[in-house]
Amino acid sequence: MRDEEISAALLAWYDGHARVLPWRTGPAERRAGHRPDPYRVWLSEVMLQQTTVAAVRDYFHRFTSRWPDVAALAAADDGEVMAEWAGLGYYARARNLLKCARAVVADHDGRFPETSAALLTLPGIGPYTAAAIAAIACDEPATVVDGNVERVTARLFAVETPLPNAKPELTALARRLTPETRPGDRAQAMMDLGATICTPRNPACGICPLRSFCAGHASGIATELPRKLAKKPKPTRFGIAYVGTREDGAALLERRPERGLLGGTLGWPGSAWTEATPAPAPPAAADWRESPGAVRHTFTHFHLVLTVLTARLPAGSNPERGHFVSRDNFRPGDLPTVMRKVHDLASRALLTD
DNA sequence: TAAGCGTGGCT
DNA sequence: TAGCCAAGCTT
Repeated sequence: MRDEEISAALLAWYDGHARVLPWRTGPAERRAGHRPDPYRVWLSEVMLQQTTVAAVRDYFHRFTSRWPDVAALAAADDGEVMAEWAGLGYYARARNLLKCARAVVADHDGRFPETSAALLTLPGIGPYTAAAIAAIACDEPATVVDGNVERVTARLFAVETPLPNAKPELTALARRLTPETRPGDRAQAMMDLGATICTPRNPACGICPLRSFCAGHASGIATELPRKLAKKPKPTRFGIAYVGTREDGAALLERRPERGLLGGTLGWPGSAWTEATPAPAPPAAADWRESPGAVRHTFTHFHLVLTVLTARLPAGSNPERGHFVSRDNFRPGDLPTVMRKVHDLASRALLTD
C-alpha cells in the first residue's frame, strides 16, 4: 500500500512539473492518446546515456532535422554521422546507433520492436535503454533504472550499500515502485525528480513530493546517499599530434580504427598516448615545428598532455599516413573535442608566427 | 567481471 | 583547481 502511495504522489507531482523536452510527449498529450515516436525516444535515450539534457538538445535537433526517421538514418553515410556526433562523446554510441538503425530496417521491417526484451537484442541498447523505450514509447510496465532512479531509491529506502554493489538491491526496490498504470510517465517522473529535486548535491528536500516517505531524509543522511566505492586515480599520458596543412589549405587527417578510444572518429595523425612522451614519427616529410604550450584533455580514465607539431606540406606531398581533406570540406567541429583542441592550439601558433 | 569508453558544467 | 557528476553499454 505504501509503495502505491509513493507512486501516486510521484505521478501527481509529475503532472504539474513535467519538463518540456523535444523528444517527450507530456502527460496531457499522453492522456489524449498520443504516444511519442519510438525513433525519437530511442535517439534521445542513446544520446542521454551518461550525458546531460543540456548537452543533448542541439545534437537531437540536428540529427532529427537531417535524419527524420530510422530509415533515413540507416541510409546515412557513416562519416557524416560520426561528424554530426562529434563533441558529444562516447563514440561507440554513434557506431552502434547506425548498426541499430540498420538492424531495425533489415530485421524488423523498419519499425522498432515493442518489447523491452526484443529491444535489448539491438546494438547499443542495454537494460536501461530497453526499459526506457518500452515504458515511454510502448507503455510496457518496465522498470527503468538509471543513475537518477538509483539515487532516488537509495535515499527513499535509506540503502547504505555502496554502488555499484547496491545495483541489484536498488533495482528490486525500484521494481516495487513500478505499477501497471502510466509506466512511461512514471519512469520519466522518477528521472525528472532525480534531475531537478533529488539531485546529487544539495537536494531540495523541502519541496520534494516524496519527503514524507523518505527514510533517508528522516534519518538525515539523504545527501550522503547513494554511497559509492572509491574510484581509481587517473594516470597521465603523453603524446604528439601533427597538424599538417597543404598549400591549398587541405588538412592532413586520419580516421581512427573502429574499436577503442575515439573509435571511428576523424583526427590528426599522431603518436600513441603513453606514459612518457614518445619519439617523433611524422606522417609526412616536412619542417615540423612545435606549437607553444600543449593540449590538456581528460578522458574517462586518464589525463592526456599532447605536444602539437605543425607544418606546411608541399602541393605534391605524399603522406605515409592519413588523407587530405579540402579546406571546403574541413570543419573543426567535425572532430572529437580533444582533436578540436589540437586544431585550436595549432591555429593560434600559426597566427602568431 | 572489471575495465574501457568523452565531454562539459558545477563546486 | 581538481574532482565529481550526468537518462550506460560492451567486452
